[in-house]
Amino acid sequence: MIILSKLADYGVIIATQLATQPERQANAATLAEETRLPRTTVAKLLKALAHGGVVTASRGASGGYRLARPAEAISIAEVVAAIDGAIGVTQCSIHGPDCTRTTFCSTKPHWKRINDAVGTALAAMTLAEMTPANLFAQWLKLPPKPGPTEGQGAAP
Amino acid sequence: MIILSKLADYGVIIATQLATQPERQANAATLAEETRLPRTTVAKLLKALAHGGVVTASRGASGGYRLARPAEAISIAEVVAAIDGAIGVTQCSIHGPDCTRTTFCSTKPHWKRINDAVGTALAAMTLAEMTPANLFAQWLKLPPKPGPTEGQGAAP
DNA sequence: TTAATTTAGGACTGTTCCAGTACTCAATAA
DNA sequence: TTATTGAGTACTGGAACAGTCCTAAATTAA
Repeated sequence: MIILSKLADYGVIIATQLATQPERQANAATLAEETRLPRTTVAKLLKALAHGGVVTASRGASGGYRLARPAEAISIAEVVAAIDGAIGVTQCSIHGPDCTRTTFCSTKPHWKRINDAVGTALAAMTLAEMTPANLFAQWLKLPPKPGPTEGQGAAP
Repeated sequence: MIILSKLADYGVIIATQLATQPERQANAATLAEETRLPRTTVAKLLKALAHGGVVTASRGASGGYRLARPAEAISIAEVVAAIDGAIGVTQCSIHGPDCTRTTFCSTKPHWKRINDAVGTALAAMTLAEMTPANLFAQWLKLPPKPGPTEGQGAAP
């Protein structure tokens, strides 16, 4: 089983790409090239990320996107939620009262614990930790380092 | 976003149902009735659970299924894995080398941490803890209790 | 003022995957 | 031998997902 959708995965890659050069304003086409992802898809995802408050957009010529906050202050959970919606383990974790079997289903109350664990795991990692600049630091188990580095990106 | 597929959710419900009366041998039709799930689907799931070593089957007249091990020794992760396959956060968590962008994708190495956290969360909860008998205990934050109780089951 | 650039916000489409069903074969008990 | 029940496989309808396209709005530059 795969937890994240392709698009959510892409979303993290795009956001990470933005995190490598936080000052820069990049447009959809540029980000698509850098991440080797389809242009139209990248454009679509950036809209979703903007909607979710992960990035800010400026329109018009020489417009583009940049992170809405410092990379250290943006969690993977936020990025994923902006694209795939709120995280829930089961159907009833999300639309709880809709489940007609609520009264005699014994498993429901227990999912919350698992739900929280997954949410915590995604919330614990920030975009800053995802950047290549922190790859080596990660290896050494050093604390994450904010600074920007040169370009990178992309996945399956 | 929803993490577990409907079928995996159902699988947990069925396994939990079996856990309420570990000694009993129940067939697919009976379990379907008790859980209010479609017969054919329950039959399909039980096959998958048997394949995954969660339940044991005996064929023939008066055959049926029962848990392969005590409910306290079966984790939710096992049940889910039997139905949805191994847990992975992204595509590359599962078929790693297939990803053509491996060489320049900076996010890949980081998914493992999240992956492990999710796996741990699912592995930490056992079937025994899912049974209605432990609902009240859970409420009181008591340690899980093994014993069987009367029938229950089902969900969305 | 006009033209070019870029995001916003839809609608649309093709494909894939998922849930559910049906059918045949093998094993067991009476 | 026969009825019952699981094993295994193949099939189908529908929903969700990934990806595309088009038009409108905002901004900049000429």
